[in-house]
Amino acid sequence: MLDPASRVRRFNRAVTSAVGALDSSFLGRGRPLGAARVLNAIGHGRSDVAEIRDYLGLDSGLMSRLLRSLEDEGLIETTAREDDARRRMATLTRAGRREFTAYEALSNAQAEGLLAQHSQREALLAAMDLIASALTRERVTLEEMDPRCEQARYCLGEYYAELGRRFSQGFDVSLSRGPDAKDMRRPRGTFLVAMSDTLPIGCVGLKGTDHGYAEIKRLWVAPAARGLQLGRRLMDGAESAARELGIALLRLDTNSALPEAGRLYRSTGWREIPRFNDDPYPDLFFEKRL
Amino acid sequence: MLDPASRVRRFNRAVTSAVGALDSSFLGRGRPLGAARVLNAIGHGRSDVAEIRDYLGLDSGLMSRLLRSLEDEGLIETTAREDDARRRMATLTRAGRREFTAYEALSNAQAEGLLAQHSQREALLAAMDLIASALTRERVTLEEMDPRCEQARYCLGEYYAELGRRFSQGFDVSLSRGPDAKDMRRPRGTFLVAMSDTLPIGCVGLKGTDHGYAEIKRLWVAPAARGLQLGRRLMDGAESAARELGIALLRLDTNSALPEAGRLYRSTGWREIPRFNDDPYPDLFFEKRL
DNA sequence: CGCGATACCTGACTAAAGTCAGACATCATG
DNA sequence: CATGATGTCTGACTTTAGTCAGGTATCGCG
Repeated sequence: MLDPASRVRRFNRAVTSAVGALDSSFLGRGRPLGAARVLNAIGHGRSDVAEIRDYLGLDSGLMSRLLRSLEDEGLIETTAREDDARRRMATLTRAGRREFTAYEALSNAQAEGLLAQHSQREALLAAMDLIASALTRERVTLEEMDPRCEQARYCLGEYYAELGRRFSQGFDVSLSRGPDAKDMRRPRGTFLVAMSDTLPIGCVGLKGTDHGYAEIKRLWVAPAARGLQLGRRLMDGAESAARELGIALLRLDTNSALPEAGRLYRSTGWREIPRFNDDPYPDLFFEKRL
Repeated sequence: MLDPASRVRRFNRAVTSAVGALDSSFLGRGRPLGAARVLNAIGHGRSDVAEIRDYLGLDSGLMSRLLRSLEDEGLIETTAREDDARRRMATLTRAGRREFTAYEALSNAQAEGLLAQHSQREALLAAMDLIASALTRERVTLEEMDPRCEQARYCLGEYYAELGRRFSQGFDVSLSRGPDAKDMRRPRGTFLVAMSDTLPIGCVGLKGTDHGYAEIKRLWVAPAARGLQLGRRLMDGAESAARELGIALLRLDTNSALPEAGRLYRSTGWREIPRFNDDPYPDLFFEKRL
């Protein structure tokens, strides 16, 4: 009654019926699921027809018919793209936006309803994050972003909060050598965010310096995404970027209160070196030649 | 990017495609999904046709046709029930059992494959248990069982393990007043197990005594099922059983290291009383008149 | 400009799932 | 034993999703 496979299968059964309930709530608006999915994809900002078709995995004939039916309902308009008149763009009309909003409300109500049943909301949400990250693992993308953008700032906030919990003396950003945002932008460096669907679940910064090396900073992986080798992927991404930028030597500092980080560095060709800065927080220093 | 509804919806999206993959793996055996689901329901021990129809939510016409197609394939046999010839029973033939086994293998392989991706198996499984319990909350049933049966023993084992973790001095069953199994069977008492799908997720014992009262023993709720008010449901069930058995006074002992239990008792009409036994573990004693 | 490639559309088709009304045998009850 | 209720079956039908083979307009390139 306890073997892992049957636990997974119990989860599958539970979730199948819950997801089925969501689907059928979408049917309540008198439109088949296929059309509703296309409408929602457009509402969520996808406008290129080929992109939607690809995202939803639809045949081009079927896609065309679904677009036609939405058009007949007066919910969308399609126009040829200016730069290539073969391709088409779909946009919501006023009525389409109303309908999309109604679907959003349904979806949110369904989500809230699911949460309302449970008194330990946060535990349930954390479990969902964990599972979503595990299931979408192969669809996690690394994206170069400005270190000041919303997603990057979210990651950094979580990172600092985690250091605060893990360091016995806490963590105060202002005491640490905060890397300047422009040092983590091309061409001096870069900043990578790991995105799972629309949620940032990890980040790493490559910070250019004037000392003949670049530094790896702010490596963070969301608790829900640990165990997926994401730290390794982020480090690989940062190293590739460094090579592209013609950087030959990398350094980083870390703390022995973060043993999993130390293990990662040691197992991927980093070599411990003496202290190379006077930041009060780190007590371990590494270097890697590319 | 962090509001609860969008976290739930991200989970939904992630899980929809994973569940879709399971479904399509079932299509690999050249049979439509509907027929495969019926075959699997029969394989899992459901034989009454009306029960299967109800479980799978099928129309009786459709159900009949699916049974016919499985029969034509030589996978099942249907017979009229002896006690009511209108109702029909379906059983697997030898070929049907082979086919069912193949589906089971597919299902297990799919489950294992999902787990294999993740290095923190136990965390992933715990998250799945939590979600499955939350989603199937309204389908949790309380069942009277023999305290010696497999499900009951599993619950008790988990219960003792938890006490061992929660009590600073640990917990040794042999030092505690182990209630005799026959005191927790009708007509002296009873033993209730909360079942979610096929997994036991909680229990409570009603133990008859010769002192003019009965005792509540072994109240346990699986960690994955906490926050669902299951403790309250179990206690309600035990009290109803006590009333049926003509028991007018209930007592229980507990420990202040289990504060959630104490809160539950106080909020449901239990009154603290002086120590009424010499068990070394409890330090709190309650009574409730029915 | 001509030509193959590309993006989308249309028509014809199929499979699966499901609905509904009525037929038929059996059951419980007065 | 007549009667209405129940469980199953059958035939006729619909909806949805999806496939496939052309058809048409447009694009990039020699």
